[in-house]
Amino acid sequence: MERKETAPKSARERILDTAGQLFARDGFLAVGIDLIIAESGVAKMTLYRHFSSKEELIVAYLERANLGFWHWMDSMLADVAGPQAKILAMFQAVQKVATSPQCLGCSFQSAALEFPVLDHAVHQVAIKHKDMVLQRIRSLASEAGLKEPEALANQLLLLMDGAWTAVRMYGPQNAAVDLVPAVKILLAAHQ
Amino acid sequence: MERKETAPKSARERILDTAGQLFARDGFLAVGIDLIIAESGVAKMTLYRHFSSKEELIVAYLERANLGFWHWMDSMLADVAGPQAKILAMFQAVQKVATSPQCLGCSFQSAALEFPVLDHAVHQVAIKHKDMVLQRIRSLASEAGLKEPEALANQLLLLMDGAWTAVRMYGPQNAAVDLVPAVKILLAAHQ
Amino acid sequence: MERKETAPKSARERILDTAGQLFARDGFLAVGIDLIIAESGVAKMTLYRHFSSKEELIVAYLERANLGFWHWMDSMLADVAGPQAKILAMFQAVQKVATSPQCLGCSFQSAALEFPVLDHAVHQVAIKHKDMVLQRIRSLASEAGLKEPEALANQLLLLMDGAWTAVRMYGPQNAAVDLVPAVKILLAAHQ
Amino acid sequence: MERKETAPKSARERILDTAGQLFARDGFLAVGIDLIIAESGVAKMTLYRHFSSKEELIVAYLERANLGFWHWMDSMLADVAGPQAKILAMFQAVQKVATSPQCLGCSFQSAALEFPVLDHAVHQVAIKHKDMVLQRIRSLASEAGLKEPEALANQLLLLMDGAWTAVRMYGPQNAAVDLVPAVKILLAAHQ
DNA sequence: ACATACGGGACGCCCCGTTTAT
DNA sequence: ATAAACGGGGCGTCCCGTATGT
Repeated sequence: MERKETAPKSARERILDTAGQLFARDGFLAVGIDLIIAESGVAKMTLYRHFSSKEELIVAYLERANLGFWHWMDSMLADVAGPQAKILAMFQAVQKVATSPQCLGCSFQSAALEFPVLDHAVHQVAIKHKDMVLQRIRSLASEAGLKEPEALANQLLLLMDGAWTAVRMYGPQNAAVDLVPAVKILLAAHQ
Repeated sequence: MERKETAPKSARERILDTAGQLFARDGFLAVGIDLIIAESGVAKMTLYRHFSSKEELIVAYLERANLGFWHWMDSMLADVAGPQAKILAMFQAVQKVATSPQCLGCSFQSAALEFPVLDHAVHQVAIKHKDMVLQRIRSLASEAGLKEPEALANQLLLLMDGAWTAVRMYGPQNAAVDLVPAVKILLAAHQ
Repeated sequence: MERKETAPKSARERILDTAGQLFARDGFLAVGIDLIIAESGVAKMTLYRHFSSKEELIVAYLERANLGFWHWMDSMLADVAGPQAKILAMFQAVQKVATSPQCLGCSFQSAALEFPVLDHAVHQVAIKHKDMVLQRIRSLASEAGLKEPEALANQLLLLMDGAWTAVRMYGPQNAAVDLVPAVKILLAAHQ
Repeated sequence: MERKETAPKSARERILDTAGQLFARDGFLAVGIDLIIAESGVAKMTLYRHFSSKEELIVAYLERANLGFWHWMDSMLADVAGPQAKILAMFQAVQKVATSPQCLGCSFQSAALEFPVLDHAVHQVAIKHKDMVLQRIRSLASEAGLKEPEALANQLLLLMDGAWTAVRMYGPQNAAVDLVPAVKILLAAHQ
């Protein structure tokens, strides 16, 4: 290969990376365009050529984060056999992350909280992500022949979002340490 | 007495009321001092004589909200006999609120999310509240002789915060409709 | 008098003073709002509360400059007897200023040049000023019983604006050193 | 030859033509590089290969304009016999242009006004032009044996620049309509 | 207690002149 | 020659906390 080894990321990528880290750490409203520009070493015009507004940047970040989430989750479930085991693996992965020091919670939760109007573009992306999670759990529950798959999925979603909230509230030592047992209990109850 | 009969609330109360509604609806960062004073019909100087900064106002609001929460919760549990029934009643109350149209979620969650630094004064008030909730559930679980009361309390807290998140994410029609059954399952499993 | 001796100028005055100096020295387009507020030690909001836009600030400056011009000119002509002598005194004053080191030319010329569209608000203020000058000369010429007062006024205006241009082009050593003799010749020719 | 018949101008020429029109109409600061390349249909790189900066482009434009001025002026004076008649013809030409609808004033005046620092490269080109005009009038005045040729030349320059200013200030209907009579008077007075 | 102003600073969006990659 | 990138700056808005006036 004759490519440069530093593999210089595109400006768009650099902006999304930087903005993503800042958004995840400090929140969407608390992070200003100027900080993103300064941290990503990019010109203002460059940012605004790629994203016509801050809102659009947030949406782009969330959509990339959604892809990243599913890429990660799919990799977690790839070697797991059986739908019920997949559900369990899903929450084992969540618990592990939610109790690790680098986790900053769920950006989609933050997005929905900071942009509370339901039909706001940012809020809608957050809802879309949560809908996908819910749908995924529901599908697995159905596939596994569990009783009341919809209610079960709802309950598991409550647990997952509770875990994400706990991370943000307490840091790595939080109530999510007891997430997986709760999932097992609910799964057992819906056999 | 020469006081007006309408018992005009003190300026401090009016500020807290107005700020509270705005904070709960739009978030802490999104609501500015100017809006608060405009809505509460109070002079800026008055606000700053009662609260030396916006941060302090937020803390005061949260502490009042915490008192309100426990007042409400205690009234919900007052006529309930037995610790396990109290836990159930607690979550029945939460589910009812979390699926009602006027609910805007949990201000302590919002506070922790918008002020993510753990030792920030605002964040600490949020933690204090959640600690009280957790402690309360734990006490009731112990009192009821349930197994692993700490883990159970953690799991129930996840469910509760998941419910508050769901409100903010979806509005009144959210996954919290299936909250109480999950609580019952977890309670049964910890008998 | 018990007033403070520093007689603190109002923010509006300070802005106009600073902006005026900068505009006169560097031009209207070359001077930015940020420089004006930095130099005048004023908050941006203060500036925008007094002047709703840069354009309006320029207009305000020009209108104040017009008043200043006439205040100065009237003081120059106050003790001069007779209309023709007044014309002469007018140009003597102009020549003196136009060959002095502190003169920066005519702001109305600059305004018309930098805002060339005739019906632009800024351009109109410039025209208004020049019309007043022309009218003044014309009136004096008529009063003095000079022949073809309109043509004479036009010619004298050409000389005056030529002098202002010369200042900006060459600095204090410029063709305006020979302004007054030309005026005398034209006056003589219109006897 | 397979060249297009329209004799396509070189890129450099096209840039200078376009930039010149825009500069003359809107001013040097108000016209941006982007507009120039858009209007001239040239790539940015091309412009910057021919002119290493906007300033250099302005200088090049002014120098070409100076050549154009003298080409035009020489053609106006070619068939005129005698130095004094040449002076008169010069101002007849100026008056005619200055009262015609397509005239936009004097670019050298604009240059000196928008770049007021005397030793700025752009300002210096403007001064050079005006010096040439002054020198030319002075030579003709000397040649014609007129008295005080330097003072006369200064006075005529004031008139000429007053005329250019009047164009920009008022459009085609301006005080320059009475330019030539003033010149005649001054010439007569210096016999 | 109200109303208004103020200094300071951040922010969003945009444009400019210039350079680098392709 | 196309296109993107870059630092720097501009304008107009908003916000926070303070200081007046009165």
